[in-house]
Amino acid sequence: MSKFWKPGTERPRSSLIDDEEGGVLFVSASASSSGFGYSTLERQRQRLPVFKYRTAILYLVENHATTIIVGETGSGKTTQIPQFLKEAGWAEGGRNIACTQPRRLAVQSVSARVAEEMGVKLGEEVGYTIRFEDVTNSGVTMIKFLTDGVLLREMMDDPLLTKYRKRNQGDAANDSAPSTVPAILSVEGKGFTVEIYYLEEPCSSYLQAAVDTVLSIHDKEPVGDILVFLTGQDDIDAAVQLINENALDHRSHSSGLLVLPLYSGLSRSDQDLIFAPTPKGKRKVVISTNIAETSLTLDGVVYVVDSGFSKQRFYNPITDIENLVVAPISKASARQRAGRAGRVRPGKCFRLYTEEYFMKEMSAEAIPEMQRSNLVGSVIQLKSLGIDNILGFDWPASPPPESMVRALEVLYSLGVLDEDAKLTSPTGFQVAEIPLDPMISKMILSANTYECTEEIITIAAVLSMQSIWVSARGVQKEFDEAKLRFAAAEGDHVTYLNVYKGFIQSGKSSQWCYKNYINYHAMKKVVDIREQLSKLLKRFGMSLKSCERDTQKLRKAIVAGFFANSCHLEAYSQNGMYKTIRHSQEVFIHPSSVLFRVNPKWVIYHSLVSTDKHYMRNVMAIDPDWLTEAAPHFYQRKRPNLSAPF
DNA sequence: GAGCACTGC
Repeated sequence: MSKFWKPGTERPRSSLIDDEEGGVLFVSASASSSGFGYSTLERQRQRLPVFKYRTAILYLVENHATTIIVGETGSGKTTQIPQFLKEAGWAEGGRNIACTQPRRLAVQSVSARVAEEMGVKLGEEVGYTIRFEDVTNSGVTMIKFLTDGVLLREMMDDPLLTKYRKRNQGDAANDSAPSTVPAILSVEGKGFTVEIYYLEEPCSSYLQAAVDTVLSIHDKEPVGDILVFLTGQDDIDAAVQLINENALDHRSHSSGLLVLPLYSGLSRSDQDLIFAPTPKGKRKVVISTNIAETSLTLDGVVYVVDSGFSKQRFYNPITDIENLVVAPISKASARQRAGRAGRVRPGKCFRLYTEEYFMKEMSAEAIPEMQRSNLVGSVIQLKSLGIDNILGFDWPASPPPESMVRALEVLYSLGVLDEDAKLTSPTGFQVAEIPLDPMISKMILSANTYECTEEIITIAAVLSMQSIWVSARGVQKEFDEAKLRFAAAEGDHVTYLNVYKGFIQSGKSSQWCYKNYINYHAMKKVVDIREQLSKLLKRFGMSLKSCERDTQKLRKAIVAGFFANSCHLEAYSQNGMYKTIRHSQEVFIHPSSVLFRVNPKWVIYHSLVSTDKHYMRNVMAIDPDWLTEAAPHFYQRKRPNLSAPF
């Protein structure tokens, strides 16, 4: 007796999303469906504009606000919103609109430049704030905002906002919130209904359940593509294989299914298979991470299979380590996933968990990103806005105090804040102006002293990228060999320089990238970011200088930013175990690093990722003397015996 | 011997 529901036969109970959501399934799924741009992938593939967010903002402007601050996800949109509002005639007449990124929005203010452009005084009270608590899942918040008048009202009744509204009571327009679903919804049209199916009882393996479900849908349901949400690459590849094998076992399935994996690590051409029209007589099955939850839209999906899990990042401020763990998704996410089935016609969503679980145990929303991430970037933003009392600050979603303390410590040790926790000049102010991780920014500024800015901005650009390599499963050997052509004894950072040089020498050739297992699109972006960083440095009055072959100079500059991430190889370690200097955490060099199995005695890393072990990513060999040279305050205090023999 | 997903200038 199967544990799983049988589509069309014994569905335990079904409910419509409509019932839960008060009428509309969803309108806008992702931050990128803002009406101003497209998600990176969709922009390149489909070139389809979306007009959703824009309408919503206009609605607010026309009906409520005196001053609006819109949290946005990208600089493109951030600059386009004021522009479009200006065109619509709303920038004048006592209405101020400013746009900023969500993290900056957290401080209820805007950057000086934006403020100046929009005529908003920093620190001025505002009428309304449209905010997204979670950058990564901003789609979740936007659904509320766009689709549901009730939730919109709730948002406006938020005490934080009410406070500001009271101050603006003189304005006639903003008194009452709309009592019906705003008209913008009819402009957008609505999604189709999606029937929800649950398991009768919990399953022991969601992977197996997903496979069974897909086969069962294929057996019993009418045409329409299937989208399956799993957690990561391993599970996805396994599921693809299992479904193909099972389909072979059953003659009836053998010709009908086209099973495709989808995750960000796939090469562009593999990802593009997803968008090719389904061949006649075939049913497409896409097994995906939550990249398909908000970032990518697949037309033709009628059935969604939701495992109820995703990989999520959690930051532990005590150990300063980010963990990547498989965790249950929120109800909001579950609805978002289900909504993927109702884009072209009414669809069905099969949830691989019980209804009771959904109702009673699933949390309504994901934990706001602000509460589970490293706050270094946000804190420096606050500081640069002149907000000094970080701990007493009225955050939209209060982060753990430990995170704030940790962030202050890091900034202090970087020399960005002084003993009174004020921005230092010029370093602090300059770091605040570079829109990268403060450690990278500090590294860039130090490169001026070490005369290697040419090289460092290349490294900074590559480090801000996910990865410049293409995923090469199945051709591992070739991939490793290709990588060896660039590998530098100093480590990953210098290796990136070699890749960049090769790319430039090839005339930025995509063919060259393909041959060397390098992500062409990532490299194009590196060139782009690099260009912008060089402009920024010029504004600081720094000229680009190259250290030529003297890698010691640039390694010292890197250490000036990343000295806090230093590790020492355990003396008798057989398996390449390192310990961090700060917390004696056991860490290992990530297998993707060129220093994997090389294991130099002393290294610094760019970031830690924790799955089954703590892995250092982007690793560079150092001389420990550089640590004391770069940060005597930091190392003398923490480790007085650093000069002991290593 | 391993990689959830976004973004900024």
